[in-house]
Amino acid sequence: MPAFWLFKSEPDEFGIDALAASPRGQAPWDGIRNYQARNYLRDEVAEGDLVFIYHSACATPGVAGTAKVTSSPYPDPSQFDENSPYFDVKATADNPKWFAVDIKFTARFPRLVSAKELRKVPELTNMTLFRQGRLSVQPVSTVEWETIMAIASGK
DNA sequence: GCCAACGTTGGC
DNA sequence: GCCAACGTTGGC
Repeated sequence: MPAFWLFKSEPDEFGIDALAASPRGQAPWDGIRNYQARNYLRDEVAEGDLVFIYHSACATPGVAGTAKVTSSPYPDPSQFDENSPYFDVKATADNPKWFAVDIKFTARFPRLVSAKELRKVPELTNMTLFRQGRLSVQPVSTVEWETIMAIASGK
């Protein structure tokens, strides 16, 4: 039984379109530098899980589409790369601090489902998205997943 | 661009 | 280990 997640990104950096345009629709989800998000990514996200791609810090924040996790968690290579903005001097190969997974594009919603709209839906008022800001990897319940999928498909 | 919320850093 | 200062996120 796959678990459900919501991954936040800024569409100017790496949004649903960039994912869809990646080779085979697949790309690493890296650069996560928040401990709580890291813990989810390292300890709970698993191959086969399903993910909402959420666009933040943009004109209309909201859920843009879906992706599937196609790898187990692995040490984020950018933490070792001095030229990367995600370089972390304290991370070592023996003791990596940050993790990534690969994800594969599955769908772009016919329209972006805005956070404003979702906030009004009774089934979603307790979503982590609305209870805790600044968390770029967060769990989504089965009910929340199905509710958002139904809204995205026009029901 | 503003600014509230909140995570992180660093002096003590 | 406290907590003030600082930096970042993210909606508006």
